[in-house]
Amino acid sequence: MDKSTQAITGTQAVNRASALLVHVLESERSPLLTELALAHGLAKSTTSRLLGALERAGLLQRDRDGAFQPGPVLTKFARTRGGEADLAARFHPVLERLSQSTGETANLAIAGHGAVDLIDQVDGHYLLGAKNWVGTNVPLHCSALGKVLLAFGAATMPKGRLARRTSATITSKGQLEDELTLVKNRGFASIYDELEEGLVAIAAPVREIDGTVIGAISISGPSTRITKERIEKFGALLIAEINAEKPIAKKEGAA
Amino acid sequence: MDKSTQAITGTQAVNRASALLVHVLESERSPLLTELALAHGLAKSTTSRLLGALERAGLLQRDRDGAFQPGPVLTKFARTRGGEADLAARFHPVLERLSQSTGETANLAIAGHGAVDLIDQVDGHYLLGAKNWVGTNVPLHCSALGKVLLAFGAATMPKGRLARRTSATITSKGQLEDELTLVKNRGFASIYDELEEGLVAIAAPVREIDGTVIGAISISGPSTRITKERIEKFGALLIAEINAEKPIAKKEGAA
DNA sequence: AACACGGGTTCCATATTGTGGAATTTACGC
DNA sequence: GCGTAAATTCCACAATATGGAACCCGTGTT
Repeated sequence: MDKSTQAITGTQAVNRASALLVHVLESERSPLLTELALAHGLAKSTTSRLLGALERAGLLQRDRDGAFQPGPVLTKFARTRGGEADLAARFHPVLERLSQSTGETANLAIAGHGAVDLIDQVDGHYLLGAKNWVGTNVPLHCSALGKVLLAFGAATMPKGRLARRTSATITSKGQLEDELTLVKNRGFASIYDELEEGLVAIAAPVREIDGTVIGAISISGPSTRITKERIEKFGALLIAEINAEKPIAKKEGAA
Repeated sequence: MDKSTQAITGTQAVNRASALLVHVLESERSPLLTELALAHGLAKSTTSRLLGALERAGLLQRDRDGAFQPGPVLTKFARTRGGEADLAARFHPVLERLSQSTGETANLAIAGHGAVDLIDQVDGHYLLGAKNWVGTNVPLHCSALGKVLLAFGAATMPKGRLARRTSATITSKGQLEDELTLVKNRGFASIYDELEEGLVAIAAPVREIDGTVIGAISISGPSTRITKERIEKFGALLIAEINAEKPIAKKEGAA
């Protein structure tokens, strides 16, 4: 068909198959074969063969009506490697490095139901500050992790009132909005006394390669060690360390 | 290479690419290109091209060392379609049909942390019995759903003592093991007064196409309506209805 | 029943497309 | 600097994917 469209490549059988697979993965409704053939400008015969191959590989499967869904390999992948476990595995080294270089406690979190879900932690070498938060739910509005998740759209603004935890807690939605804008600009968030007296935390986003924020990593400790001046520094450190883990960026993706 | 091995097919470019993709998805450690080439008996050049195509499609990505990981399309898929939401969507129609034909309440559940996580429910048309359990955590050992999850390896035997809920509750691990064997043989589980006086429930497994049990569906109601004699019938009905939703089975998969 | 229809698969001759060896580049380690 | 190992690019060859037509099957229509 078009040879100008694809331009760069020399592989096209796989391109087409991949496009079909992606199509299925990204559409809500399970598409029929004809639908796919039409959408991609392919002959029904070709489409049938390609989809057949994907199906044999376990990447696709058909429901009763012959419509295509993600296959067992992918659903299994989603079940096992999808959630927290894999994220934790991937970023544990980052937590290690952070706690090593700062001596403070490092945490990894994702957005939970109207709260922050702590899913991994590496304690620093100080005695003070080493409480295990994993499993705990921390509020969104008065934790550094929560602010990051809110600011970058990984969590949605809580509905009710913002609970006051200390005198420094931000309890007005307007003020919180302002704070979030600030966070977005700086690229990291911090709390100072807002969750608990004397507790300081700095957090930065963990991004998918396409930019989507899927979690956050924080460093936290007592205000006696983490002074206001060091916050900027820790923010930069967080961003750098998280970045060091990110996969290589690609220049071009298909539609 | 071998033409006898693949035999059945006429597509082979996509087969190879798919095999590579599956390999990456199923291995813990991110494999290098050379590794993959070797493992699949392909020339490095070919492997490079194939992987390149998959990468362009967003199905794979490379980490710092050039090792291959699941790409953004797949991680996004895992995050969004991985968990409960998708399962619930897929099996909601089954719950509808069950509650329609029996008049009783139907539930969908998955294994949670040492308990049963209820994730969807459709109420029957009776007034008695319609309590919304979604969000609730039900114990593994004295619910029909829990027994199914335990019997088919979707949940692991609870560690502590088995809490007594009624005089009928199974509280000995040995007895529970026996019950689970029975469940495995019958293909469904039931409780009669074991969770609450007068409450009867029957549950059957929801399987992935490869046979893995990923959840369970139950029907429950008062013992005044669901008599002991009807339990068998309901078990069969459950299995049939769940099966009706399952994707078409395939005869052959590749290594 | 017979029939038309939409969706899917199989067949087959054609040449486009993928293939693997060798050459080339890039990245490390010493 | 050179040596090694991993990955990419090149290229001539033919094996492999391609799409039109024919065929199949389940459904709804008269």
